[in-house]
Amino acid sequence: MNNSKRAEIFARLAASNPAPTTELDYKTPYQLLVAVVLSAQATDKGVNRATRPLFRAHPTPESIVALGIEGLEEYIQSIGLYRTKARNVVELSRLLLERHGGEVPHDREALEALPGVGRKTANVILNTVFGEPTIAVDTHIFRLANRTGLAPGKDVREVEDRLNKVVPAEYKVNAHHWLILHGRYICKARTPDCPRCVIVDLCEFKDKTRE
DNA sequence: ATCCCGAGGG
DNA sequence: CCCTCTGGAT
Repeated sequence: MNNSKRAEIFARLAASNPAPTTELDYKTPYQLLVAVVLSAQATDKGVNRATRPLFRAHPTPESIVALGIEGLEEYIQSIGLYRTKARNVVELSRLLLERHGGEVPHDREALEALPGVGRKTANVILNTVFGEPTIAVDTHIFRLANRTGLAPGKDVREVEDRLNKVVPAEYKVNAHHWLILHGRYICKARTPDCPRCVIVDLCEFKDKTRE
C-alpha cells in the first residue's frame, strides 16, 4: 500500500470519527490508569460496570490501598483475571504514592515499572493524559492494521513501529483513538461491517468475509 | 508459549 | 458451544 493511499485513509477516519475519547469511565489520570489495567482481556462495558461503584467509593490511590486486595476483588469479580488485576492495582497504587507522590508519572520507564502496566497501557496514558503521539496497539488496532494492509506486522511492536512511520504528522496525537474506534465498531473481528466502512475501497480485505 | 480468568457475543 | 475481549508477566 502506498503513502497517498494511507494519507487518504487517515483523512477519512479523521472526518468520520467524533472527537477523540476513550470509552472507559474515569475522572482523573489515576482512575484512567486503573481502568486501563483492568481492561486487559475484558470489555470496556464490563470494566465500566465495575469501576463506577469502585471509583465512587474509592477515588484515589490512598483509598484503594486502604481497600486492599480482597476488598478490591469484590468490586472486580465480574471481570476476567480479577485476582491478578486486584493484586496489581493495589501494588501499583502503593508504588504511585511511594515513588510519585500519588500522581501518574509522565514517563514511559516509570509507567512500565508499575505492575500490570506494559507497553500498551503506558502508551494509552502517554497519549490520553499527556497528549503524546503514541499509538497503543491492542487487539483491535493489530487486526485493523493487518487486515486492511495499512501497517501489517507479525507482532504488536512491529505494527506500532510501522504505524508511527505512516501516520501523517497532523494526525499523530489523535490517530490512536480513531483507529481503535474503527477497529471496535466497524472492522470487527468476526463480522466486519464493510458496508458502513469509509475506507472499504482502499482495503486489501474488502472481498473476504473471514481472515 | 503459557497462564491468568469471567462475561457476553455470534 | 466456541471465540473474543482496548494484555502483562513468567
